[in-house]
Amino acid sequence: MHSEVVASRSAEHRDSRESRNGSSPHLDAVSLAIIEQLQEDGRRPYAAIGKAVGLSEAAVRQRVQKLLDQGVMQIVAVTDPLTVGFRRQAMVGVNVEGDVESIAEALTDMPEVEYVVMTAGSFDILAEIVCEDDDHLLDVINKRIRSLPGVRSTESFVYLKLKKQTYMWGTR
Amino acid sequence: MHSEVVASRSAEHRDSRESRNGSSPHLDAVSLAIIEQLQEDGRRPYAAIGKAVGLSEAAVRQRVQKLLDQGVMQIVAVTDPLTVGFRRQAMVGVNVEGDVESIAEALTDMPEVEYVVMTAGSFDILAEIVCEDDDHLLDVINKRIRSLPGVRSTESFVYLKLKKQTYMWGTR
DNA sequence: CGCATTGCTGCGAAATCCGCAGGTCTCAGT
DNA sequence: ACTGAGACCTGCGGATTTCGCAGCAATGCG
Repeated sequence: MHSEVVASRSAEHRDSRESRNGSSPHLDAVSLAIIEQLQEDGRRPYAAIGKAVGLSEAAVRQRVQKLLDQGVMQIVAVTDPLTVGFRRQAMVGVNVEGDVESIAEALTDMPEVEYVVMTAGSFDILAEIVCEDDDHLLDVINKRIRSLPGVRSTESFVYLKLKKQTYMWGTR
Repeated sequence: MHSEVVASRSAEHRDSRESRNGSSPHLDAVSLAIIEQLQEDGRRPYAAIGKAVGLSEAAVRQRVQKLLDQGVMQIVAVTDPLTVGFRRQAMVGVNVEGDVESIAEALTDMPEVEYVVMTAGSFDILAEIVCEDDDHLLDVINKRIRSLPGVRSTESFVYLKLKKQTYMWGTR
């Protein structure tokens, strides 16, 4: 408290634990910066990241490992569905009678369903479907989803053109 | 060992141009397998991938570089929005009069908008919004989206619970 | 005050990445 | 058929990166 000589490190340290965002797990500014680096290039070397955020290579490595272990982030390859052979996609709004959660669970188990979210509004659930062609899409929606007990109705929005798809959460 | 490798290579090579999916850029089974490896772990060493798909380290490296250059895939960190401080998300359906594309363009330019897709159905556009809190969300929807000239109406679906979020395109 | 915990640094050793020089195969074009 | 261009793979050093570990400062707690 009276020692100002060694203040530089301790100051940075205090900064790191305050963390301007009040999110659930404490996620300080340095970790945020590391995530940003890895959002630009998931394979960027730890040393390069360290240089960018002001940390040693080993420290970056430990932080990244921890973020992965905690499930805060994952480093993965993401592909453009079209180039990988999935030519039909759709968002499906679902209305449910009874237990919404169990229907959501059932949707989650379908491999063609990439995205499931429970919502407030005129749909109980939104689900994104990724299929190879029209037949496949039709099959999933009509045969598999509408036939689930508890599904009252569905409405489909077939994708015409994907305009934006980013993974830049945590930035800004 | 040598002869076996050569034989399998030529066989795979013929496979590669048939490739059960008729997607735009020719994407053979080996590249598919490489992508699957990187979907499990975006930082997996090239040598390990090579062992898994039956290629040398250098060959895997060249293929990955090409896939990245072509934009077929990208290797990035993806985060859970909630843990990074974004507590409100919503899907917004938009109806447009006039040029749909230009409205989609305008949405694309907003940093809070993570996802924009033009659709067939009762909405012209679906956009996913990621915000810090309710005020922020309200601001984006009411002040910025509804005020765009050409936007006839919007309908919002606030996220209550995210059930599934995968990046496993190209597998299955 | 002593002690456990957390998080960072620094440093070798091991593993990985990278560029480059061949080699094989395919496919035009003369 | 021959040849040259192009695509793709392998193998091999050397540079770089990753990894594990020991040491150390700061924090929290009984």
